[in-house]
Amino acid sequence: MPTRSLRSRGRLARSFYDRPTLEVARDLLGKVLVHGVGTRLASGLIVEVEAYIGEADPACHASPGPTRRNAPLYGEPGIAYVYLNYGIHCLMNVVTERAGTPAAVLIRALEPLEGLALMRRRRTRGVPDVALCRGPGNLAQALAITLRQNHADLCHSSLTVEDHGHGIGRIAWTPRIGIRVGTERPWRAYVVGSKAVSGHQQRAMSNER
DNA sequence: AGCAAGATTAGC
DNA sequence: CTAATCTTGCTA
Repeated sequence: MPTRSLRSRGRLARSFYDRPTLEVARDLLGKVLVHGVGTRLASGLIVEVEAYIGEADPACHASPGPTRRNAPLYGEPGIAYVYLNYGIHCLMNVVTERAGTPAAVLIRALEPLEGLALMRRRRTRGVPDVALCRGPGNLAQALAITLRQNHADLCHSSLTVEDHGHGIGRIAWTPRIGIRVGTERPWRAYVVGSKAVSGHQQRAMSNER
């Protein structure tokens, strides 16, 4: 079968990312994160995200002000911010808001859609399919997202987010997890009921929106 | 130059 | 519950 063009697959435009971060975070749920082309393509439905907003957010990497490391956060909306965590895991963020305003959305979990065989090969042997992209480090490994993808333009590269018209159910908002500061802000959002969501779902603070 | 800390994960 | 593993940013 012929390869569909990137455009026909529903790639999100830059204007999608150039909005308030919490709106982008909410609207990313139900979209599809894609990396690679042809036989190397893997993708999954986004079901869990976290927002990191501005230098005033103590958990945001921009909190110390501009540095070499967090430069992507200050860049154009729609680029990727990928960094190495604990020396082991690559975590992928989508940069939001206008250049100069540091903010991003961390992608935390996907429901695998395409490239299942690739993902199984890249992840630890024996992982159930539903857990292939559960957790930010795991999904990066499944989609082969590494530091090489840092600063990649989601609007013009093989790493991108697409709208495939998937419908989702209720969205729940909770405090972000895995951080030691900024835990009071309810900036984690996930699709209620998705088996691919990481962490504990029962800490929801509100489930409307 | 040296060091502590970190948006995690897999395996005891 | 803890080791693994390494880049960054801060201090000397």
